[in-house]
Amino acid sequence: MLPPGEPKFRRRPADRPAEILSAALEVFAERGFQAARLEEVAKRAGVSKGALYLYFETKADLFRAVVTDAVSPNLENVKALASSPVPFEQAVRMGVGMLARKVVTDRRITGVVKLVIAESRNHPELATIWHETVVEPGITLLSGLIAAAQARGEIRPGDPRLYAFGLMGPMVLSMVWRETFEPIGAKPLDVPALAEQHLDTVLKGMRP
Amino acid sequence: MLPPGEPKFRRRPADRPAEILSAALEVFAERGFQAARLEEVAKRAGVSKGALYLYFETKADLFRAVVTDAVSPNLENVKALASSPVPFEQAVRMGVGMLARKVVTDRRITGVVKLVIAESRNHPELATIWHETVVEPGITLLSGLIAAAQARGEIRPGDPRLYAFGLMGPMVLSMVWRETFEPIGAKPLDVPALAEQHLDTVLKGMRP
DNA sequence: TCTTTCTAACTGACCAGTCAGTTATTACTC
DNA sequence: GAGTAATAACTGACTGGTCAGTTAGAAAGA
Repeated sequence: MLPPGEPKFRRRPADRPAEILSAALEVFAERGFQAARLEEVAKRAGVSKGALYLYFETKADLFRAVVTDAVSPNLENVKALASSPVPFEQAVRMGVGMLARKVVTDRRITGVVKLVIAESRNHPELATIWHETVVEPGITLLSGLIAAAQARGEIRPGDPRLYAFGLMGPMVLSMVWRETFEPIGAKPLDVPALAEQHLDTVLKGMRP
Repeated sequence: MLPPGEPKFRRRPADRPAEILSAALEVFAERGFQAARLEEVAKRAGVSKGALYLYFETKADLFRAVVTDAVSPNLENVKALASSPVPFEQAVRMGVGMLARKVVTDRRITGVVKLVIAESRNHPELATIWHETVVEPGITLLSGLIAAAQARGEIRPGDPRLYAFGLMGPMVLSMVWRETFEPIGAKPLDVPALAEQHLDTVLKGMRP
């Protein structure tokens, strides 16, 4: 009955949490928190449902781990950008360009962002984590750069924070587009091209 | 036991569907489709759970009705804008301004938009409806105006569709901000101010 | 051997959907 | 216009399926 060459299951406690998190991210991103089935997560991770409970206490606990785990790479990006001493326009182009090429096109990230939006009422602590670690530092960094450039006379007057929202908006729209409308057959969106054209337009519009 | 002055229930079949849809919109927007409880919808609509089934066949049917019902006012806005023969810049300012003042600040609409994003995998037909009736017509209208203005030499070369995304992006970001981050105590966003500054910047940047 | 990791069958709470019975409203009668 | 039958609107207790979380014991390793 059982092919004896293939072990019925492998014991790899060191790899399990990451494998489970990866499978859980897929299922949560596809279904949302409530509709996601732990049996499905276990299947994709190659374990039984019971094994999940060796590593995570509850479904909500696993969900929190998935979302908080996905914060860190973005946090790295913000930090890296903050510590690179380049002129204003170059820094903004680097930041938005990175968003377009690395973040918006990465389903694992857009999926989590969608989850944070969708479940912000049921799991506000996750929205708080993303806000405090990624969103607010990112906006603060960007609007700081803008304010400094304004002080040097390189940019027109105007609320730096609103300028930051104006720059980032189309990247958020791109995430929504890829998650919501491309799967149902909408015209695909060329995100790097959008980023480039938008940067050209807005940076020109921001000049005195 | 029962205060005889207050009738145990009122019969108002004509008003019921609208009352149920209104209550359902609230609950679905707060909890999402799966986590929403029909008992809670019934309670807020002032009826029993059984009464819901006199007007809607299933929970999914009620959900579809909520989301499709919320399309129509937006559809009206797009149509009204399409048929007003005003010059390019004025039309764009009217459109984005209307979004900022009427759409982004209306919880009933931002709530439904959030639902469409969140449930697009489980209920793709709703994403399709919104895409076909509101999103694609809106983008087509806007990029058509831009292309015409380019033909008259009023606007620099560039993909009109990407210009449209660049204009609308911050309004989508605003919806996300209000739905996701303001409830957890993030700095409130002055959406009309954002719309105005962004329009000033982008329209300036789009000029030849 | 004993411990750790894992499975598979199980349990119990929850909730969408049902339905037998109740109440309000309308229609009809005298 | 008072009484009464017929109908439409509504209630709330109930049911059956689903699924998060549990557990007894098997498999792997030391």
